[in-house]
Amino acid sequence: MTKKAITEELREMIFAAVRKEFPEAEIKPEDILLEHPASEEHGDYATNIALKLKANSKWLLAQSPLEVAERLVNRIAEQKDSRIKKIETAGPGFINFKLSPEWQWEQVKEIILAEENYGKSPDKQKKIVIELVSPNINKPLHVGHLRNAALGMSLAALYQASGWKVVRDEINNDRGLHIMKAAYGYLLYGRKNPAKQNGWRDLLGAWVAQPGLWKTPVDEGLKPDYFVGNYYVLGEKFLNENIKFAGEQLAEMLQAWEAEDKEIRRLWKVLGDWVHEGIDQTYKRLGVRHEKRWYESLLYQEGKKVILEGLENGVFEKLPDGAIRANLEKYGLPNKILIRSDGTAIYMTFDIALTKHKVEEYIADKYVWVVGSDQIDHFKRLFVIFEMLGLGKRENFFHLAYGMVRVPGGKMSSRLGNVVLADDLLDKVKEMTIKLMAERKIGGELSEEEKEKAAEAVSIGAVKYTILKVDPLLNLVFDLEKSISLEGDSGPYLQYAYTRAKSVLRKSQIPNTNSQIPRGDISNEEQSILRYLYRYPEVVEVAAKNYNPSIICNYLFSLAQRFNSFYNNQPILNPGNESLSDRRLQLTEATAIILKSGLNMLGIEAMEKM
RNA sequence: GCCUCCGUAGCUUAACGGAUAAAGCUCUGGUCUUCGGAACCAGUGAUAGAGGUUCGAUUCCUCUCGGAGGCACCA
Repeated sequence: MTKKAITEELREMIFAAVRKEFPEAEIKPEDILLEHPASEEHGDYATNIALKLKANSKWLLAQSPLEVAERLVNRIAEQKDSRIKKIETAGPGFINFKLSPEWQWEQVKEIILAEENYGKSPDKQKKIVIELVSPNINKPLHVGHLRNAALGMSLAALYQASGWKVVRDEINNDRGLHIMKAAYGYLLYGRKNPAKQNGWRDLLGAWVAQPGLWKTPVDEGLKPDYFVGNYYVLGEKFLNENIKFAGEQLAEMLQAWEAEDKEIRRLWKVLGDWVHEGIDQTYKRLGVRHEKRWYESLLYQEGKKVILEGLENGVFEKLPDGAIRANLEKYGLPNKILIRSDGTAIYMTFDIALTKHKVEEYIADKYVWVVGSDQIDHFKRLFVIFEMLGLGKRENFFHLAYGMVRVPGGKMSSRLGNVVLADDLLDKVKEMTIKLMAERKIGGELSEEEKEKAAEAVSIGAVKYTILKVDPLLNLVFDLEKSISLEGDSGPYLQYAYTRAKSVLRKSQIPNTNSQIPRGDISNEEQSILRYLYRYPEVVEVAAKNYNPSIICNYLFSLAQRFNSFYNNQPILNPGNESLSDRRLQLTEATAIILKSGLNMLGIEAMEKM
């Protein structure tokens, strides 16, 4: 797709018309808003430029917006363009464009020729680094991570399609008290034959001498991250019941870990490997990939140097007790301590170091962090401090904040035991799917293996779509029965529309894309698909620019609705006329291509059979 | 106390300051001698409240009410 987008050309035509008719106007082509009118009788594109000009220009006092619009329409019409069938003014002063059906049919042919490349922009010579998921290495992923993964991977796909080079990265939170809790829990409760002692050093010594005395994920038949997660919960519980004793034990453990004590590091490694193994299985299921993994354990001590340099350069201030602080008042943000009075670093210090590594290793045009909305202020301050240090520009950093995921009871917490784990949710939805398939006798001609694959793809599609179709910032309540839909505005609805289209195409001759597309009376159903297909590239572009996959969801659902309506009311294979069948098959094929491509943007599989 | 985000139909959501506020679920009724019924068609039903800016406000501003998150020398 090296050709200019139709929107860009329309914008230029309108801009030229404004320059000619109203030389005094101070506008740029980007100021011209083009939209698809909600009502089809208002054409394919509309602009409110006449209303805007009228509102912003004193010298237009004597004219009504409609008169302004009419003068512009005449100017636009002078630039004869065969792609536009009709330009007219309407309502208070809109200018509506109706595209020619010939041009729209040409787009159908282009879609079929380009196949999966349709909607993809040429290389923009730009790079984006997207941080996503970033798990704690002491327990399995929960539904919050699921939202993170779905958003992050979709964003990556959207930017890739928009011509950007994409680097996905994650930070593994693999050190700290939460990790020690899992380790302590394992030492205390993971033993095959319970021991009497509960001092961490004795237990650890026994484990090092004979690790075989302790259970493994294989012994328990558990996914390894679930296995470790259980001990984390037990460790936390023990801590709550023995605050003083266990608190001291954990503090000692952490100190030993930081002192690189060989024994504790060995246990840490074993447990960490198990969690990674389990999380990687979930990643695979969800299609999550990273090009770069950072480890907090390797970088956590860095950052102090940068802060001290900042202090020397007068960027930060030293408090009477010795703590170092960033004064953020002029940015309208609360001040932030960066180094404690005892000289130790805090999380922000580490995050600055990590970000420095990131921008040094990956020189990019944009850096995005997919992290929950509870961290909004953290990132605001991180970006400002980073800029204060002269390490980067704020406008190149973006925190894609997503709302909290909660369960009907309220906020999820391991303490309340109401955490919904990612794999558990997917498994439950899969059960629902399998039940539905059996009840409705769907997929009768599929083998057991194919049915299983379809159920997995459908349940993942259902969950991802549920997450992605709403604005990222909104909080999400996950109620299994209510939230996850397999019908209507849902992932499976889109997958099904694709499968049906492919099924029809399989039963036909392959449409001859080189032939002239037969014209004649075009039904309303065909028309409504036709005037939707060519919009796909601009939808991808807009969704990427706004960091918002829900724009893709809305578009695809609308397209699938139109296709289903067409499918139900118009015979495709046997309309009683061969050339009519050809035309409808081409429309079907173009729709299938776009549905598949769009589903890919959402990380949802489109299947030939389901 | 201070800051940020969110309040649209019974429920879950759409609508870049614009044209008749759009869907899905639910409920009610209908569609199949055809290409896959996870489908299609129809009906009921909404901008939290009060002001303001604007030719025009779900959208912007102010206040009130309701919900969520943040504001540590926590991570």
